Amino acid sequence: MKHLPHKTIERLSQYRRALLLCHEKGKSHIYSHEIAKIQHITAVQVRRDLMLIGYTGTLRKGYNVKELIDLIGIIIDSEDGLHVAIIGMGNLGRALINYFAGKRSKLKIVAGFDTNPDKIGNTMSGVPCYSIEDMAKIVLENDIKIGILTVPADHAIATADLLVKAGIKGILNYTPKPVNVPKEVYLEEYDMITTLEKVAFYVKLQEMDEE
Amino acid sequence: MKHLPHKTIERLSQYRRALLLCHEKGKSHIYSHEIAKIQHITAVQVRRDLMLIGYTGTLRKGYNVKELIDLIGIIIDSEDGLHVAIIGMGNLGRALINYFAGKRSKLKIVAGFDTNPDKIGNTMSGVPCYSIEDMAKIVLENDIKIGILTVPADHAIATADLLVKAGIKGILNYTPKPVNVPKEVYLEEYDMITTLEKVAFYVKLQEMDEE
DNA sequence: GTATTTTTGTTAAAAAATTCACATTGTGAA
DNA sequence: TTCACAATGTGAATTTTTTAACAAAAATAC
Ligand SMILES: NC(=O)c1ccc[n+]([C@@H]2O[C@H](COP(=O)([O-])OP(=O)(O)OC[C@H]3O[C@@H](n4cnc5c(N)ncnc54)[C@H](O)[C@@H]3O)[C@@H](O)[C@H]2O)c1
Ligand SMILES: NC(=O)c1ccc[n+]([C@@H]2O[C@H](COP(=O)([O-])OP(=O)(O)OC[C@H]3O[C@@H](n4cnc5c(N)ncnc54)[C@H](O)[C@@H]3O)[C@@H](O)[C@H]2O)c1
Repeated sequence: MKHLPHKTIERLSQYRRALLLCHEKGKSHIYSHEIAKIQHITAVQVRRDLMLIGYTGTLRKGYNVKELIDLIGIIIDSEDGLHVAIIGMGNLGRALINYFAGKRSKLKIVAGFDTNPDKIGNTMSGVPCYSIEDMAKIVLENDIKIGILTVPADHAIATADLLVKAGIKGILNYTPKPVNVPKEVYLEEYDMITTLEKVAFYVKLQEMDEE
Repeated sequence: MKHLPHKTIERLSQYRRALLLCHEKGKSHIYSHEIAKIQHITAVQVRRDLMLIGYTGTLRKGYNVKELIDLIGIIIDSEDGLHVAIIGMGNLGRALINYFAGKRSKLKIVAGFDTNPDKIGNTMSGVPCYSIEDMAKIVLENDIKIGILTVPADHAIATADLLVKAGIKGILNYTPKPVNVPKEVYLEEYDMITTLEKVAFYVKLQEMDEE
């Protein structure tokens, strides 16, 4: 397998999420068009993605749910799991910790960081909150590879720099301030307002078309 | 202007966010490569996007920040603004309301919905919380066009159906359960775990390459 | 046992998005 | 003035992503 498209990676994660639900419900096989329906895409798209990862279904029976879950895991997960930290234990940081807690996954939130002395030293949903001062040390000790940035926007850039200095390998930035990282650090930025504005644009477009 | 690419719409929103900051700082003009730097894309990409919306900069001086902000507004915003509701006033719902509060924008969160009697009747950051039972009425009365779904995953599908019945035009689904809507309703789904798994994949890839 | 249906896997085509390459031109320096 | 530079704007080329089309084969129907 040479090189998976970006979009395929995202979809594989989504397929797995859907497949896990099917598996829980006791479904042993699934057709490409069933997966497609759930994800609002086409069956060809699904088959193409699975082709790219080299998975072969059974003709007329579809794909083996369990096998496919496992294969997707082999492709996208790190074998030994991967440690994650949240920087900024405010509304969004807490919400995320809460959301992740309990999700058994190769990704584990093992630390939070904050500057607020009232938060430092406590744990939230089992995740200890450390002082930002100790970041380098904690990142090293816990082999943390990914940081989720949920500090106030004005501290985003400085905090991203700290993360890079601490040796983090990937950053997921939820603040609305784009940050800069060296090219060996993988960066993903997401702003909810952008998404909402996109929805709004297409709603407006549709209304204009109706006229 | 015939038809803007999906990606261009997202970037326009991001450009505007960056431009607003520049404007606040008193910067009157900006070059395509400056915008590009902020957004981690190429200058050609920026120029192409602006070409598509028909904006023309000044040679050697760049783009007029104020003018461009206004033009992007004309393209992506609805003239009279657009009302938004949050369904599920839990961790994430509250965090979002908090985040949006005060952002002056054409998009305004005007209502929240919940099933918890302790929450119904209160306001959060100025947004009143209504019973989900009253959704149809409130949506109509307040001309709400977009719903942000932040209910527990198991209620996502039923709640999306309610929104559609209430006459909503766009849904932004933050739950990990894909929902179904008729084709005249614009749907955008986002799962933070997918994004995190994507970051993790590329981190893993980089580590493998290093070996 | 043959035909029909249904589903996979894949090659080829199309569409969408990005980048290249470069003509154009305003600005400032020599 | 003339030259070199630095920026925009865009047609063409390239790359990426999606979709169409269809052969192959298993299951089912008759
Ligand atoms: N709330 C949302 O739904 C939402 C959505 C999208 C983006 N965001 C963005 O996410 C960020 C956080 O939002 P929030 O609502 O959680 O804000 P918040 O104010 O509730 O939380 C911020 C936290 O960061 C801590 N902090 C401050 N400075 C810090 C520093 N230098 N290092 C580490 N921690 C620091 C604060 O003590 C606080 O606990 C903001 O940038 C916001 O724009 C929020
Ligand atoms: N917390 C996060 O960071 C996060 C991130 C991504 C996605 N999500 C998803 O967002 C959703 C909400 O997460 P949360 O952490 O805010 O959960 P939460 O339990 O804190 O909040 C859910 C809220 O929805 C209300 N509710 C329950 N049933 C309802 C119904 N039928 N109609 C309306 N309201 C109802 C509850 O009373 C509660 O206030 C979940 O689906 C979760 O998976 C959360």
